Amino acid sequence: MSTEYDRVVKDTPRTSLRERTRQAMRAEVSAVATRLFAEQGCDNTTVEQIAAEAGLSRTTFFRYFGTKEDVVLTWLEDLGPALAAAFTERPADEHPWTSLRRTFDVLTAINADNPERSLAFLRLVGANPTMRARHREKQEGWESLLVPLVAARLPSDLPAGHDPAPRALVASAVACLNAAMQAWADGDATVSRDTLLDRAMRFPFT
Amino acid sequence: MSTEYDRVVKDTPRTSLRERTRQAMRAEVSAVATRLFAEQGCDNTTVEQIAAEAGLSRTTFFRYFGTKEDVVLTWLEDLGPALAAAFTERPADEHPWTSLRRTFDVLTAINADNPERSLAFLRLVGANPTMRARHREKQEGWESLLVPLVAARLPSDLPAGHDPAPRALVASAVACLNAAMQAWADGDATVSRDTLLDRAMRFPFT
DNA sequence: TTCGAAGTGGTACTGAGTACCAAGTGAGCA
DNA sequence: TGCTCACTTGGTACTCAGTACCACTTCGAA
Repeated sequence: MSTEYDRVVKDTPRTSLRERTRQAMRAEVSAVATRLFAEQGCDNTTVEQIAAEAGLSRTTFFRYFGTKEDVVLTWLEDLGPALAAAFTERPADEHPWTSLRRTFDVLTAINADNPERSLAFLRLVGANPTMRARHREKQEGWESLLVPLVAARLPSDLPAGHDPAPRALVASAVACLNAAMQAWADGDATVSRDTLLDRAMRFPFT
Repeated sequence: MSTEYDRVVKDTPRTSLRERTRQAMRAEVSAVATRLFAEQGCDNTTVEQIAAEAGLSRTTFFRYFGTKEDVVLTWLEDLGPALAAAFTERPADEHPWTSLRRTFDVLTAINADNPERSLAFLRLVGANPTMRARHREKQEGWESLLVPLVAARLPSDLPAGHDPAPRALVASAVACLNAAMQAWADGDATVSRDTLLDRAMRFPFT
């Protein structure tokens, strides 16, 4: 008789193994697709082609990635929780805007670790409207995680969830982040990511 | 011999007539589609169905609207130039953030004129990720018109177009606008659109 | 009346994404 | 070694958005 206990005990190690191979597969397919997108454009690349080059079937491709764009966007997929964690570690009496600025250090650190990949990412997202739209959807997910944390720090006389201020604050911060990243990708690297982000987020206080 | 002069003189009145019928057709199809979307959801409504109910063919539908979502988003399609015009009319020594807040009065006025339609619009955009993505694309168009105007008012020591601040400012303002509109659509109308927008855009100065 | 430009509908196509089914694979067990 | 079962994979077929092309109609101008 199979019990919940059995399932957990026996499956946990196996699932973990499978998960590792799954992640490896995702990484490889993602690399192939990113190269193809950069070479010939997202719109001129079909899922069929990606699957063929990566050595799997179209069907299996869609088991790994929900959409064609996800194959690139998977990179920053689980950034939301990381950002939320970084935010909660900021001092409670710090201005939320400053905390958000420091929270984004997580992202700039990732970018600094893989400058070439992050540049390729930004160029792809910047060049393709569909890609940018999907990226914005992911970012809305980040925002939803941050909004309640900001709301807890922002006093309001409106009932919880009815004050637009927390969402406005978070969404604005992300908008500044995007403006800075775009400027960095478009620029000639004479100005650092951090400086650009500082400039983008400085405006409310000037 | 047909000259450029002939073409302009002769075509202008006819184009204007055609344009009027075209606008009427667009309005009617848009109304039908909006009703269907509200009744059964965007994803459960096919272009075929919209075309059938509106009395035109699928082919012609796509001659009027580039995408299925455009049939709803056409409402605010030409808002960008109106916003840009409103911004330029603000005093040059006013803080750009304040000017942007006042620029959005154009939008709240439109909403006040058609409260039921704007509410339907906001609910549709809020409920459907694809719709929201397309709407954001349109808004990026607005932003592109406003960015140079803001940049002209914002002193910068960086070469033109390389400073992320103007885009950050404009994109943040639009983000605040969206947060306020969402809060208004979600709320019980006890707080006015203008008050919500004020609260959403007040944060940088608090 | 004729001509030409523009609008319309039909057909066929590509490509993303989904549903379903059959075959392969691999670990655990007798 | 052979069996079983869960999981993965690939193939086929489908829906639907969006595009391209073609034939037909319409309507204003000469």
